Amino acid sequence: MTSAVEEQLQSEVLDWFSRAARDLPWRAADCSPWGVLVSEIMLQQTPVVRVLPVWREWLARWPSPGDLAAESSGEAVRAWGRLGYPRRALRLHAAATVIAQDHDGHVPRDPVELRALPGIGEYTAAAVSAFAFGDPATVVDTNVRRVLARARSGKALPAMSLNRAEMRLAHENVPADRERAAAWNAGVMELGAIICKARSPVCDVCPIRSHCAWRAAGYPPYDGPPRKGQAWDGTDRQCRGALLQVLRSRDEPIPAEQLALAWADAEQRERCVASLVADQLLQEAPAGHYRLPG
DNA sequence: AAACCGTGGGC
DNA sequence: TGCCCAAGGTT
Repeated sequence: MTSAVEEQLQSEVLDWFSRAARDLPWRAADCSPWGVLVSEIMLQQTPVVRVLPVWREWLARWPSPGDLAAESSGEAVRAWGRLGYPRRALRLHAAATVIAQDHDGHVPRDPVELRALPGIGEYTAAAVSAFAFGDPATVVDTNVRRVLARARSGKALPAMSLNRAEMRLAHENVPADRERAAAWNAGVMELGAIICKARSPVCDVCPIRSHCAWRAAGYPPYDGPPRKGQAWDGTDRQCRGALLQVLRSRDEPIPAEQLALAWADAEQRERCVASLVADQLLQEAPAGHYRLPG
């Protein structure tokens, strides 16, 4: 059931989105579902500006799931470059393989089938459903959560983890009309990305400022539990990143001694090499060499 | 279910 | 400068 307030909110977001939407290649009318899927995986925890050049390279090189599936997973990891979280490249390659083998090379439209693909969780399944096929899914990412927390709940930031009340609120706010639902999903995300930002929101130009509960309450600060930032210096993640960067830089297998140049601490280095092998991001080669997976 | 998994830019 | 955050998923 859509209330009058919700309809007003929807119209304001839709009107704003029709004017202010960024011209992103995965939003082009001729972008394939595969192109949308690749963008969604790349955009997980990764800013748009960093994704753009890599996405273009991937779509030019592998225009269909079958094209990527025909490559080695190592090539996917190499082409992932410095986007971060390289297991995404591995899972995207695995998803392409499943799509090629079990879905006749076509990205599935059913959210349940999407959700079953490696690397695709609730958000990405809904996003592909909505953005690739125009289906009326409920897309809830960090942007949507923040916009709803502010506009509808009057809070500076959403809870630490997505809960049922939030999902219900998000679902209630999706327009019933199919076309409006698709535009709403894209529009709320866009609003969160470029207006209702986490750090410095630009409320002065927000299209829904007159309906924002957070604004009405006088912008109360975040009052939830402290958010613990992730450590970085000296962590296994930093070590793994340094090791993989060396592996990406050359086609040939790399001797273990060269990996030692990338990370001095032998114990941590060996632990991380082992974890990269276990993750199938790394492969042992003859004579104490290592390479990206073939 | 808390912890882990990369990377770089903005403030 | 250091800290926070970016279209999350998996275990």
